[in-house]
Amino acid sequence: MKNYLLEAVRESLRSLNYSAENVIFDKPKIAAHGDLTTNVAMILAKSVGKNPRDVAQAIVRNLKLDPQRVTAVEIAGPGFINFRFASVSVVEESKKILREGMNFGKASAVEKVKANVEWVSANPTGPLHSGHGRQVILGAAIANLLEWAGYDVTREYYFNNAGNQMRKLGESIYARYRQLLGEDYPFPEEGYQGDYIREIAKEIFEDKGDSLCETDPERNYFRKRGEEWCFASIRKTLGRLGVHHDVFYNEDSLYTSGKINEVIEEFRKRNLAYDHEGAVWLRATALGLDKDRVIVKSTGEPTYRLPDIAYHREKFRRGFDLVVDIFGADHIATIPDVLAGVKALGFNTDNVKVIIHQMVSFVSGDEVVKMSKRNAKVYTLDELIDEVGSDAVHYFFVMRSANTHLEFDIELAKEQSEKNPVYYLQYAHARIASILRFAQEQGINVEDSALLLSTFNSEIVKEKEEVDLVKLLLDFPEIIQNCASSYEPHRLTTYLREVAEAFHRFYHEHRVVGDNKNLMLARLALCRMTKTVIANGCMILGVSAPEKM
RNA sequence: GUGCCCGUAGCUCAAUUGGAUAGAGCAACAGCCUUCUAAGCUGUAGGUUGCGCGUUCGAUUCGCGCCGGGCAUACCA
Repeated sequence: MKNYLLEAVRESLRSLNYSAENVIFDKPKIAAHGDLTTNVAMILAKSVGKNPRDVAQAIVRNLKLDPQRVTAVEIAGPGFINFRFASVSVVEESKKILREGMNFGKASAVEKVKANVEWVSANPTGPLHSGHGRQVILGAAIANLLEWAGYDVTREYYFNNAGNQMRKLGESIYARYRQLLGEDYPFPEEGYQGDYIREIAKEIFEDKGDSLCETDPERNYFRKRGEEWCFASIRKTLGRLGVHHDVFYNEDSLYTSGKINEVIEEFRKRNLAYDHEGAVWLRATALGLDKDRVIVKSTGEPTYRLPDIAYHREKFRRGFDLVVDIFGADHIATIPDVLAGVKALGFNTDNVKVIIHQMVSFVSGDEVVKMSKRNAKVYTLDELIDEVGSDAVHYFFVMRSANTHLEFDIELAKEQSEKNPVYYLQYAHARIASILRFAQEQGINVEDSALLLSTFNSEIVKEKEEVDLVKLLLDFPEIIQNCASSYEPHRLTTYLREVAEAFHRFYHEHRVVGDNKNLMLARLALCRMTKTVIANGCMILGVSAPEKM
């Protein structure tokens, strides 16, 4: 419908010798303003030298529209041109939802753009904590959205199992191990405080007894066991949330393959790296940043910047056209250096999209849930899932814009009642399933969508609640596109809420299963279409769409 | 100090990427179950969009300056 209007308006503009480039249609906020609106007249007014309403007049006069499809064209306000659609043609269009089913909303990209989405990327030094949840969920939703929008998506997890953090992990476990043997062994400063360290130590003790007290000065074994334990924990948690990655990219491979040294040499060649006080520095000031940065410490170990730059360069070399990084706001400092570095190596960083999400705070009703890193009692993501369930975790973490601080109300998420927004959506789906079951019991075949399609008479669908619902359902593909291009999955939750609302209203006003067979079949078709949209949307968000509640 | 994010109804947040009369949920108040799921529906009330300039036909949205909150400013990641 939009394309139809776009062509018609462009045709009109061309006949007037106006530029036909900037024609954009929006859905008016207010229903009284019609189904679609365009502001071309106001955009053109200045260059044409006429007032916007006159321009609009001219455009409308030259419009050739099929009155079977568009029932009204009005000029309103400062110069908007509003269009109203014939409900029959809208309903007719909605048949594609039945035809496409679980693919409705998916873009049919001819040539797929290769995208890499990297997220979570927590090093294996402990279980995921509840604050990680936002990134876990957000990244998964964005990856799904991009896929639906037609990208060929690789989901990636980048990790480092060497270096400072892992050394601390090994030392921490070792200390707990010695303590387990009854010794008064000092716990390292800045060590990992969590109870899981004791657990790992205990497992090691059970396997190896006290044999490792003196034989492992580097704590290599402890580190390795710690890594295995933590990774198993992380992957298990991700699995519980239905989140999966295609590639686990080990930073270590950048060293063994010589990529790290390659990058340093590249920088040196371009006079972007120099030695100073035993360290290697990146001449970031030459790249427009405020200060130079150490990339290799005087100890010989690189700082995170160097491998990050090498890693991002590899992403481009691996052929990704779009590189999406998802970071928490606390890691924001890494970004400018890395981007500048990659750019200096000759890659187009316009194709890197960095999503930064703000921090999460947890409340339980009125009570603030404290989560200090010093404190041994971190609130793990697993505990959060135990408490509120996977669906609520998904929905709550994704329902707010990433760049606003998120308040997660555990009590609300846990509540099995109408207060909880997850249920509102799921309830609509379950309710539809129930209606379809009921119809099936009455001997109507609701499973066969081809049959439903053939018996669907779009002229029967006239009620306001029906037509409103159908119009909303037809927005779904565009919503997906918008959410994907803005990397904002929270807009999908807003939309799905509206769909659920429109359905509940329809349900309340109109009986589906009844004596009028044609009407019933049409309404059953509406139910199926609504169910499809909600299910597809939930799939993207990682929320289940239950048949029963 | 500097950089990034935020400030919208009592609370938590939206707002179609600059559009027309700023919307939802929760909380409050008043209604609706003999019928396919009341985890639902309908209505009422609630606002100087932190403050002030500016940009233009038009600003919650863009720019500048204040005020307030968060994060970051490492030879940690």
